[in-house]
Amino acid sequence: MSTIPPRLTRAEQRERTREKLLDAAADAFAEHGFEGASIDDIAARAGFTRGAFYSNFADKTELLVTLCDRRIAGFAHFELPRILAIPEEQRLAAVARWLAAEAPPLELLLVLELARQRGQSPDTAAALDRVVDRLLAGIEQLLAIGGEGLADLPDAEREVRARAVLAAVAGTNLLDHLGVDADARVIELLLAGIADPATSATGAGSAHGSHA
Amino acid sequence: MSTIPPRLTRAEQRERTREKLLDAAADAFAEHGFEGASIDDIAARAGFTRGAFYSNFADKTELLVTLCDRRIAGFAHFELPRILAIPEEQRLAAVARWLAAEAPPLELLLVLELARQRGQSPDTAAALDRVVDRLLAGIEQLLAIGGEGLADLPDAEREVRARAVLAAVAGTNLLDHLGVDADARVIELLLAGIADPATSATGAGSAHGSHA
Amino acid sequence: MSTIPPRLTRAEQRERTREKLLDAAADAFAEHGFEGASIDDIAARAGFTRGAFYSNFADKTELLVTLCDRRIAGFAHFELPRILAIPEEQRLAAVARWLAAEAPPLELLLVLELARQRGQSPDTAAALDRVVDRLLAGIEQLLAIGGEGLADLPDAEREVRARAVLAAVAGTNLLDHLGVDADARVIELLLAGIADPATSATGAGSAHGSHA
Amino acid sequence: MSTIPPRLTRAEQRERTREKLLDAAADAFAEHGFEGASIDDIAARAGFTRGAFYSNFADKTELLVTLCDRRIAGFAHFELPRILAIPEEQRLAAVARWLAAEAPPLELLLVLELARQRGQSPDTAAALDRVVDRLLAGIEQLLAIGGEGLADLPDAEREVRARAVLAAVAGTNLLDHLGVDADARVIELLLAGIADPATSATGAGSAHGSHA
DNA sequence: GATGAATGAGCATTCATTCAT
DNA sequence: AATGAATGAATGCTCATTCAT
Repeated sequence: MSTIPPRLTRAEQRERTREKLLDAAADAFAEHGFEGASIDDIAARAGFTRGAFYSNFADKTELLVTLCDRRIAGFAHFELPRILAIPEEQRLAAVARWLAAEAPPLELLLVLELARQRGQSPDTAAALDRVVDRLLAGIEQLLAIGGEGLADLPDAEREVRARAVLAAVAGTNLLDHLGVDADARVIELLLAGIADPATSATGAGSAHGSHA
Repeated sequence: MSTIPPRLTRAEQRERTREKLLDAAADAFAEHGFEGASIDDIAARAGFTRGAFYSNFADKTELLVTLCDRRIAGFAHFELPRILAIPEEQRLAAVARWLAAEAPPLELLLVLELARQRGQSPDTAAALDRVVDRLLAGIEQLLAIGGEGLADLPDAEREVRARAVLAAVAGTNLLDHLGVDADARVIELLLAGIADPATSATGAGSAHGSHA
Repeated sequence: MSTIPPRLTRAEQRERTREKLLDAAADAFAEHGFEGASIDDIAARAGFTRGAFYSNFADKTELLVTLCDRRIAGFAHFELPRILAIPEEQRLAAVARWLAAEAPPLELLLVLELARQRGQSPDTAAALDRVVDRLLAGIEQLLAIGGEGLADLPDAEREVRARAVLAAVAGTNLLDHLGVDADARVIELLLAGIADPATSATGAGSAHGSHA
Repeated sequence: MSTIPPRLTRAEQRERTREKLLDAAADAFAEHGFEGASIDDIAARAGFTRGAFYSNFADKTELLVTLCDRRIAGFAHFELPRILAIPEEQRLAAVARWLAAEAPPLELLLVLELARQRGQSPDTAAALDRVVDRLLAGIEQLLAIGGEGLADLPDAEREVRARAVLAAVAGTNLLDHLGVDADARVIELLLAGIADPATSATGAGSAHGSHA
């Protein structure tokens, strides 16, 4: 009836609906897991009915893929540049603070669900690879530009350390879900070895020249 | 009248069935998650039908609880004493090797599933608390007797480090499931800071000055 | 853009589906009892699949509750006024005829099933009370306006007679299910004493002197 | 180990077990219906496990058949002779009292379950016929010897009245299960017409010459 | 685009029944 | 005769998905 042009175009409206559904899904997945979350619940959390969901996503797996993709893109396009822009001497502290944040944009348990659905479709498998690759690449960038001598490490070493950071993030994430407090001190302990260019490569437990 | 006594008594036979079902469940949960794993699949993997399952467990949640309980008991009664018996200078290496093992007895993602089912019943909630408590207590023991000066740390500090170790184990676990290689080198990097009694508490990333 | 309006609105369509399911359920319950009737069977009898059932009722018990409620409402709103409108001298005959009808709207065995499910939920218990109360209230109305001196009976006496009528209806109902013919003559014999205002209260079997 | 002869022979012991199971079944059926009662529950109520059940009955239907048979036999061999032995003038009162008893040996709802299982096997169908026939025959006997002029009624009329009595018993039974009080006064009202040889056969409600 | 009635595959769970003990 | 572990058919129910509105 009204002829007043809508504030939001069709596309914007649609995007807003998608965003609400994705946020709702993230909550539902965190609470019940991918299998345990129902589409009705997700739609209801977003303030819609299941019809809205199917207008925007082909199925639950596509929702998961989209969600993971957006989160990793958010990391690559927003978090990462922001951190890289921080002066070198405060950078590691910033990273630690970011890791300790309540809901970091990298819900790694989400990626775990993606890994479990890997067999569902080629798209899903591709999405998993994409997400993990971008994740590790982003972390490697952080380390490459990171001060304190990390820039001088050989590529292979930096790649290993990126995986270690990912493990630290993942572990922190999991602890949170287990109800165990993963505070700044815990993160600091986990990152200490990784951030020290001198941590030796000669064997476990030898981090500080203990076998001298 | 009586025939030759059977090799296995009824109770033994039953226990063997339970064990098989528990092992099968661990596999199925790792592959599809708690919600995603079907009882039919679990029973079939164990070589039984669903009836055998219900003859041994009240429901799927009880299976999960039992599984977590057994794994943590296995850790406390077998793994922990074994590691503690290792001479001090090889201990950290042994821990690292143990963490890197394919299927360490602490499937922490299992405990995550338990956390998600917490609301199911008081038993489930209690089981979660029990498991997490024993887990942290075991790790603290390890650290207390651990060489390299860790024994001298104040209790509070050791407690924080126990949580950090748990995060390291959890992260390693998750990486494995994500298809990212969490090899000995990664574990070494994660543990380096934790194992160094001197890792300072003054801020993230300050580890590099600790061995000066 | 819009096509010709449908003959039935969505709500009407839904109501029609519910009605069909309720009728099918009445048949299935009469044949196999509440526990013995399967939802698949009920849905199939109504020409639907089980999904339609769960789209309209929360569970089997709610179906039973709804069914009993509708039957008693049908009795109160349709049968009762119809009978009360009949001229006094033909009324008892009409009641008898109604009782003898193949499927009177008061399937009392249905209410028996409700009684057995009483513990299921507060709703179920409330429904049982509601149904029995309305049933007795309706019968009392019948007796109050009934001719032949019943109108002059004290309230307590009329209440007892209402219960006797209910027993007669129930008995007739059960006989039918047992394969024993409960024809008009049987009903007449059962109602004779109840309908006679003079039936004494001094002991069983004393009716024969009442018309002296 | 013990050589002392058992007080009960094997057969007696077996019979005692059967009896306990039958009584337990009667309770369970009354509470949950035939379909709703589980064999485990029945066995447990009797103080046994399901194995004892299967040592004594082929299946649940056979249990029901046996139960109905025993109850009707009990009626024919114990209740009926006892009532027939009562002096004529107190007999109807005795019948009324018997009907009002808490748990008359004729649980007609049990017979209803039998009717529902009729299709199960020829044995079941035969049992149903047997039970209903003996029931009606017993009641006819009561009426035939009954005083107050009933003895002079033609056979066909007595047969109709037997059915009416059965309906009265059934109705009373059902009322009890519905939580409606079916006291002596209710029974008296139901039996009044049946017991009066003069209740006319010309139409409903005409019991007392109302159409004169 | 969104709704919600209906579908139907899938799943947890119950339970009658069997059989080795 | 009784036990209880295991079976497997049956059933209530959930939920992803479709489609007419």
